[in-house]
Amino acid sequence: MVKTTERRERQREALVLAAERAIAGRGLAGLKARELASEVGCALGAIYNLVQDMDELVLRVGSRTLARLDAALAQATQGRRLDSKEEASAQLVAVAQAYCAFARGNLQLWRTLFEHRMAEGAIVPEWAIDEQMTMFRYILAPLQRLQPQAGEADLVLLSRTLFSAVHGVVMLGLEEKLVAVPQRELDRQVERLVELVCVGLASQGQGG
Amino acid sequence: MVKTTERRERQREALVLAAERAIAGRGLAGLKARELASEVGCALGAIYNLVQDMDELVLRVGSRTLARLDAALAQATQGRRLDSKEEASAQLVAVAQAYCAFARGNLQLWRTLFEHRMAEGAIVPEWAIDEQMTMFRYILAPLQRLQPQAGEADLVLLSRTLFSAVHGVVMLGLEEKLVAVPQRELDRQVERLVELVCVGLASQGQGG
DNA sequence: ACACGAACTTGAACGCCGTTCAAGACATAT
DNA sequence: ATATGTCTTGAACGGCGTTCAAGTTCGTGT
Repeated sequence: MVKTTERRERQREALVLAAERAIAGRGLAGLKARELASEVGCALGAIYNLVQDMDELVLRVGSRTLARLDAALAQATQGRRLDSKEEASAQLVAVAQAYCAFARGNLQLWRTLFEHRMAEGAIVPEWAIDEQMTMFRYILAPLQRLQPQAGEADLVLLSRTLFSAVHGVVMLGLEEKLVAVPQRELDRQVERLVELVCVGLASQGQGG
Repeated sequence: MVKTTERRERQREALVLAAERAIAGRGLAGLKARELASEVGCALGAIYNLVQDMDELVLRVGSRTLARLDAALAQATQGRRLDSKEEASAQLVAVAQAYCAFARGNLQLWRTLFEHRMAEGAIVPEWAIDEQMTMFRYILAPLQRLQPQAGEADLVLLSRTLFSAVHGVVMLGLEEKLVAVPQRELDRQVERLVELVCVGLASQGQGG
């Protein structure tokens, strides 16, 4: 029956949305199979007709989160020029602050991207890994403008380093374990870090 | 009976060591109350005479990890001078690489420091928060040498930023989710980040 | 219209988890 | 020896993700 797969598709969608709501509201630990089942209106066991296990469900939610993050970073770079090194620096700052804003506005979903670990022995599917790589894209172009003489491999490595550095500042800054860092302060930390690196690149690029 | 508290103390110590072994071997998720009980040689319920709950146990393990990390960072700075800005930069690089090496050599225990979240509603005890702050100590002095004109508050913020940035690079670099980054490469990433920031600080400090 | 077999759905049951607590074991004082 | 309070124990509890035998539904051949 052709209707079956159709309905399944719709149910799967509903399941992912319910999971997203659950995670956004109460964190990854607040995701419960029984609760999802009752919310979607299917039996507990029926979940396993829609996804293989909870890991896949979390990965699907993560995929949606990454798509929205991608859109947010795209918007932060939209309409910008890279005619000068100043503009390239400014764009890197803008991307970093967009990342920071996204993390703050989607705290639990964003955290889940990094908190989640597959069950023992399970391996992360390739499409999920590919999606993660997308994030480096937005800083590669400005970096290339800042370091035109650098090789591609070097730039890829540098973009990864810069992303990770900003990520670290945002991650520890949004940890409520340590007393919450005010929004302005975190924004300024991120801005300062990126600008220091840009200045460093410029200075190194000129001087050696 | 005076022997009781003594024996309890020894059992508690054994419990923490067993927990440390379990985490180091199979990660935070590999920590099981029943396994600990049999390993320490006490009843399952007896664990809750020694610690309030698993959270406290994880915090105690974390305390030990932080102490060893502290020692590692202390050794990285031991005998170093801060007579010049070059030496200050070099010390920051040394501390960052020591952090990197520690994380690599104590992967699961180090991860646990940041992965662990208290049970819903529970609050992190103050002593655990204080211990976390210790890590900033080792970068404050060199930073002060690099930015002698900066205020104390600014330096504290900057040290936090730099620590977080290095932490981010190490954390994502050691994530086996993405294909493992070779040791040399990660070391060079960390070194480059810290040097870029140092150069940036010097350049900003001179130029504005 | 009816029966048959395959495909799908269901929720009780499984194994595992951290945590609790009534009941038993033990030490000390009388 | 008995009574009293203290400490220890592991079966039991509630909750988790996951499974699967049993029940239901549905397209199809006659």
